[in-house]
Amino acid sequence: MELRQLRSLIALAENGFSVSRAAERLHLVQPAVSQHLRLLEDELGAPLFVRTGKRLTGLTDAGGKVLAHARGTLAEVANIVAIGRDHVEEGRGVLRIGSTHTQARYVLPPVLRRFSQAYPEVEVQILQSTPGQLVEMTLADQVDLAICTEAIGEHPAFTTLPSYRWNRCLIAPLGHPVLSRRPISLGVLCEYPMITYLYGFTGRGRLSSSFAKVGLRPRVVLSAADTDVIKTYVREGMGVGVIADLAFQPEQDADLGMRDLSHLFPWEVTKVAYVREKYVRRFQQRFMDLFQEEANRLGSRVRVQAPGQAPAPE
Amino acid sequence: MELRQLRSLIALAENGFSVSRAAERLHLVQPAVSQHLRLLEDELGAPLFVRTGKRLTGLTDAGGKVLAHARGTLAEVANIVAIGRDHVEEGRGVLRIGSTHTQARYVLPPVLRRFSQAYPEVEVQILQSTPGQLVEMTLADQVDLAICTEAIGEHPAFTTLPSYRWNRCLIAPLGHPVLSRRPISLGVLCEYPMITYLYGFTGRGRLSSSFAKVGLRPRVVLSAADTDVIKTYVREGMGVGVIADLAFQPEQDADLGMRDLSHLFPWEVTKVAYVREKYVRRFQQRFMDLFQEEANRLGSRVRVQAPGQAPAPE
DNA sequence: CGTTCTTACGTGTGTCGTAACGATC
DNA sequence: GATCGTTACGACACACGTAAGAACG
Repeated sequence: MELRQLRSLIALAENGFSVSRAAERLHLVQPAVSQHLRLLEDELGAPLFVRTGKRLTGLTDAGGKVLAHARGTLAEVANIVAIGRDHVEEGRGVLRIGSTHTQARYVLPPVLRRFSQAYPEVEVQILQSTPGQLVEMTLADQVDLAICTEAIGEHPAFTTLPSYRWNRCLIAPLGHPVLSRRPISLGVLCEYPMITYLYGFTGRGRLSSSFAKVGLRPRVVLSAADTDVIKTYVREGMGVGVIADLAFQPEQDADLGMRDLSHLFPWEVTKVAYVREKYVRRFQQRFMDLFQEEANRLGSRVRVQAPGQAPAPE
Repeated sequence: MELRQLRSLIALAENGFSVSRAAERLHLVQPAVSQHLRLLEDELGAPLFVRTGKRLTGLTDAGGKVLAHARGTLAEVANIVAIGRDHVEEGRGVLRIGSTHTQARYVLPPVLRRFSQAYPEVEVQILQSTPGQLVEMTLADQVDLAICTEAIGEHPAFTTLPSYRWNRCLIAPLGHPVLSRRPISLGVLCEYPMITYLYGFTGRGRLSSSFAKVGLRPRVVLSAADTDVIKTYVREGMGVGVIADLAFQPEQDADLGMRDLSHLFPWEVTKVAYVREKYVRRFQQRFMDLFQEEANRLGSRVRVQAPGQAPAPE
C-alpha cells in the first residue's frame, strides 16, 4: 500500500467521485489515479467503490471505513511534516485561530500583539464563527485551535485547556435609573427592555436558563452576535445591556455605567481546544501560553475590578 | 515521504538503533535502510538521530516525536489492511485475548466454545497476565482486546465495555465452623486464617481496603494469583477462602461450602477494553457480543444464585 | 581487525504521462 | 458526440542489492 493511493482515495471522495477531477486536484493525469484506486482495491481484496457502469458513484461499506483510516493515516503524515517545518522554518507559518467575536475583539488583541512581536513571520488568521461551527472547523482542520466558551465541552477528540472564567455585567447609559437600583436582582432586570447576545453566543443559553429557573422572562428587545452592536443600541437608549464582563472597557465606555451581575448567573469558562492527535507547532504552543498568561491577568482583573467598578450612585 | 521510511525508523528504534539489525528484520539490506533514514531526515530538514561518529545511538527530540507519529501512521495503515482481510478471509485470523486467570478459567470457556463453533478457522490465543500488564499489552498491540476488572479504568486510548459485576464469596470445607456463623461480618472473617488473591489480582486491593476502612486486618496466610490454588489450600484445611463468586462451581466444588459476601465488599465491574483507534474485525466484534451475552447470563446467575446457594446450616 | 555505516553503481520494478479505445449519458 | 473511465505502451525515476570504501572500538 502506498500513501499516494490513499491520497487518491481521499481526493476521489472529496470531488464527487470523479476520477478526472481528483486527478486534476492531485496534479496527476487521470489514468494514474485510476491505477491507484485499482491497486488499492486489488491489494485489499475488497470492493471499495460502488460502480454504475465504469463510473464510480460512491463507497461501499468497506470503502467508507478505509476512507476514514486513510484520513487518519495522512493526518499522521501531516503531523510528521509539521514536526519538520517546526525546525526548518521555526518562526514561520500560519496560525489559524477559530474564535468568537467576543474573544477576537476583547481578549485576543493584547495576546496577538505580544505574539506577533515574538513571531513576526507567522501569519495569524482569525476565523470568526459561532461556537458550534468552531467545533466543526477544528475537527475538519480548518483552524489549528478554537477559543470559545460553549459547545466544545468534553468532545473526546479535543484537548481542552480551561483558560479563564467570566460572568455578565449590566451596562446602561450614565444616569439610567437601573444603575442606582440596590440590589440588582433578576426581577429588577426584567423591568427594563434588555439587549444581549443571540442564542448560541457568549453564554446566552445559560443566561436565559437563569431567568427561566425562577419563572421570569426578560424583555429582550434586541439580540445580537457581538458586544459592539449591543453597546451601540444601549447608547441609543433602546434598553439596558447584559454583556460579558470582559467586554466592558472602562476607558472607551466611560459614557456607560456598569454593574457586576456575577451574583445572578453561573460563571462561564472559556477554553482553548485543539484536536488531541495533532502535532502542536512551537509557535502554536507559544500562542496558547501567551493566551493563558493573558487569561490569568484577565481573571484577576475581572475578579478584582468587578465590585470596585460599580458606578457610584447618582 | 514514504511508508517504508517510517517502517525503517520504527525498526531502527526497536532494534537498539542498529541499522543492520533493523534491515535484517525488515528483510532488506542495510544500505537500503540507511537511505530510508537519510531521505526521511533530509525531507523533514530536522536532525532525527543522535550520532556518535557514524553510529546512530538515539533519537533527538524531534526524532522521538516523529517516531510516535510514524507509529500512528502505520497503525492506521494496519487498520486499512485489517479491513481488507475482513472481507478476503472473513472467518479466518487470530483472536488474541488478554485476560486474567479468573476470566480464562471461569468465564471464557462457554464463550469460546460458542465462538469456535461460529469461527472454527479463527485461532484463539489467550494471553494470561496481570491487569497492569494487560493494559500495556493492549496498548502495544500484543493483544486485540483485554478482559479485566482492574487497572483498565478510564484510559483515554481505550474503548471499554462494562460487562458484568461480581463480588466475593467465602469458601470453606463442608463442616467448617465459619459456614454456620450468622451473619458473616468483616469481624467474623478476621477470626479465621484467610486465603485469597495476590495484590493486583481479582479485586484484592478493594478487598483489603474494606477491612482497613473499619480498622480490621484479616490474617491472610496465603495469597495466590488464581482461584484454583486458593481452592486447593482451602481443601487442605489451611484456611477459609475469599474468592470471586463466579469462580465457585457448585458441581465441581460440592465438597466446599459457599457463603455470599456481597454485603461486605464493593461490587467489581469486569470490562472488555480495546484500543479506540483500532479497527475491530468482524469476528472480534462477534466475540465481544458473545462475551456480553455470557456476561448477562452470568450477571443474573450471580445475582439469583448467590443468596440461594448459601449452604444449609449443619 | 572486525563491526558498522557510507558511498558508488547497476539492474529491475513501477509510476506516471501520452495516446488510443470503449462505454455511458 | 462529448465526457469519463479503462487499456496499452514507453520513458524516466528510483528503490533495492552488490560491492567497495571509511570510521570506530
